[in-house]
Amino acid sequence: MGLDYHSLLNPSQAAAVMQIEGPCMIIAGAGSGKTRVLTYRIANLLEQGVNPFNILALTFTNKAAKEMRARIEKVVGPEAKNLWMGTFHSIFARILRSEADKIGYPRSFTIYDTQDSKTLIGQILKELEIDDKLYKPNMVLGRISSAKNKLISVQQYLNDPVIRQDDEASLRPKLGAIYQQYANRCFKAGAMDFDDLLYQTNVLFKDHPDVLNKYQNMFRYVMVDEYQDTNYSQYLIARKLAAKERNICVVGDDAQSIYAFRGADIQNILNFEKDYPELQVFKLEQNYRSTKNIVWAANSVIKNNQAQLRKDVFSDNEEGPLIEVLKAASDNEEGKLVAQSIYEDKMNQHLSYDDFAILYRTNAQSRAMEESLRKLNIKYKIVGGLSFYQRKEIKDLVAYLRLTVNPNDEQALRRVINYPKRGIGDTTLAKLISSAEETNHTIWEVVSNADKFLPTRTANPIVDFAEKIKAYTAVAAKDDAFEAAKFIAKNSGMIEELYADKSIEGLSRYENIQELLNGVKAFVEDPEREEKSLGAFLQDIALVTDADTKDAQAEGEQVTMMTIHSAKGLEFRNVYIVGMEENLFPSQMMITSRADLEEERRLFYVAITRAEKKLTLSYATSRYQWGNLRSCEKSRFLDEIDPKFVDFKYSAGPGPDRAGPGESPFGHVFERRSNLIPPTPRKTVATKYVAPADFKPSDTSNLQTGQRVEHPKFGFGTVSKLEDQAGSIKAIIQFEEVGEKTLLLSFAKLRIH
DNA sequence: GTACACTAGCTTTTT
DNA sequence: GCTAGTGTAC
Repeated sequence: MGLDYHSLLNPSQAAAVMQIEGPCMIIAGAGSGKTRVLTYRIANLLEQGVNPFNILALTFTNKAAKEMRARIEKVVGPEAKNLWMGTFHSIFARILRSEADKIGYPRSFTIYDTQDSKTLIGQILKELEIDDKLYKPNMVLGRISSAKNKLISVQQYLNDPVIRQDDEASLRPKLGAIYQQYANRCFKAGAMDFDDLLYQTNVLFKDHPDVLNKYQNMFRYVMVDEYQDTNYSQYLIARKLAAKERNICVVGDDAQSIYAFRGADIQNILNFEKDYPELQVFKLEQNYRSTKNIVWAANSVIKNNQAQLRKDVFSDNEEGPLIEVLKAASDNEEGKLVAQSIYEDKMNQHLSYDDFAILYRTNAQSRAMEESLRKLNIKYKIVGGLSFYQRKEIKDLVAYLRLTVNPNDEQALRRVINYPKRGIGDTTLAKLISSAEETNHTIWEVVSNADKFLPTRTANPIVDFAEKIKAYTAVAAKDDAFEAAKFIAKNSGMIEELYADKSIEGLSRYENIQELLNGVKAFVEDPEREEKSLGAFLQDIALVTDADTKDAQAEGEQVTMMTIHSAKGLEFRNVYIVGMEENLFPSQMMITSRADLEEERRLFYVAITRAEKKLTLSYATSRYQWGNLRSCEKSRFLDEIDPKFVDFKYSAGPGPDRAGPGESPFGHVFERRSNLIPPTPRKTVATKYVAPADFKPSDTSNLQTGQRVEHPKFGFGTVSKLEDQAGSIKAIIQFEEVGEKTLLLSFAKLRIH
């Protein structure tokens, strides 16, 4: 009972779906039904009798993979579960896990997140006594990352005269040495960073042709989504896997390439034809998503870029309303205008909050929006941003789990060796590390044999700690991830420690731990998981951002907020792009070169084309940045949209808005309509209390609750509670200026009034 | 060794 | 306005 693709798809879509054998490139404009084509193409493969195990589909986000699998399942049924579908990182992490020993890694290797990598670089800089002002960890990691993405090994890096000149010219000749040390330390710790997952896959395929051969036979059909965002490392993996059967199909849109900062090379899509001369190309140019006005506006913007493939995206939808531009006096007012607009549109047009999305360039912009939405009681969810897994307490427990699975994991060890406190301080840790260096052991080897390296008194707590971890490893070996995690959370003392903290934050930390354990439980109970070990769980969460997890528990209708980068591939009825200001969007770090500016413009193009019916852009003429009020100019991108498609809301007012030369940006802000609130001043910290010169602490041994006291730093306050804790008395005092503080009476200098 | 207060630097964007 | 990292007091 085959599907009639010609009735489901337009001619070019159908042609792409019917083409199965040989290389194929689909250039898919925004909103042109790309996912639809991919879905049906896979359905068609299955229908033609291809085994789902032989199909590999690579995406960029977990979300995209999940969504596509769900859509395929709707068409072909449960067979879809057997497809190899996922992000580059997750698919090859999985493969590396089963082949790790061939390249010298343990199967239980750890995946370092960006924070782990940065911390490690910081440590290396310290050890090598390198100035971290000149060698900023961020910058160093960026350099290492881009080397790996170009498959430049440590040896090649050190030997390449061009790289050397480059680094010397930038006065950073030690980058090669740092790269070497970094790679070394990761390897010793049995850890791979994000880039390693791709880099080491390449190493594996290069050094072990038999392994490559195995996967070439397995993945007879390879598909890559968002091909414009692949870097060299990813490109080579795809090319190698497809080398035998040459059944490779890539889908992309050069106009939506927004990950050059991560090494994505737009040339991969532009040069695809050179690798596969017999290539068939399909162009999808009809946009089904957006109104004419939105598509025209987007086209008028992207026209300003030089490096583009020719493509004419058009829409047969209604013309729709013009693109609205809102101007606000401050970031707070911008939030207010957007929130009001959302509220009005929802009411007037009977929409759901799910129909709305607010997009911004940087995560930091979400705060002002959040405040305004809350004031109008509009429910919202934030995608991305501070992930659940980045919270301290979660990282702590995860560090225990990581250490259990891979005791060599240096970053995890450092994190919990003294948490909860067990008397292993910095000096002891430093000794452990230097012993490990000198004797060429891993830190774990030194830790688990601490009595051989350190005097008994300092060694004791370390030996105890090592015993604990060994016990955890034993539990994890025989139980599933949930049982193991539960045991570890309890036995490590973390649960107890967090439970004891009765403050609001303490409570939420405790709940977060419960939440993580629930997550482990769900993982273990998921019938589709073959492997339920702790190691499998850790691998899973290392690559899952909360963009995917949060989504599942969406309660009721809510406005979605996220960065433009995370919005790629999504669509919403009404979209707000906020912060349309110079130095913010385009970002000031991006306006130095033409190529960078073009990437920002593509980003703007992506943002515009998320909207189906209505698009609103907004900017503020002043904005808080790092706690200071800064004045802002409107973005050049606003002027790049053909004015035919734009309704500049504010220009209906008392006159054109353009600030004349020399005119203060505040000049017209305050002459604006009086019902608009000028920038609300941030709460300033109460005038600083200064202790009188004659301050003499009183004897506090008989202090009572309710008494009024004075503290040399915090000023005046009232004792609200006294707690006896192991002989020392804690006083909880409500200070008038700084709020509640908990002080130890034996230390606090207090004057009773 | 620990607890706390102070400061410097920071913000692109994500797997 | 935040936070991670450093300095200081006990």
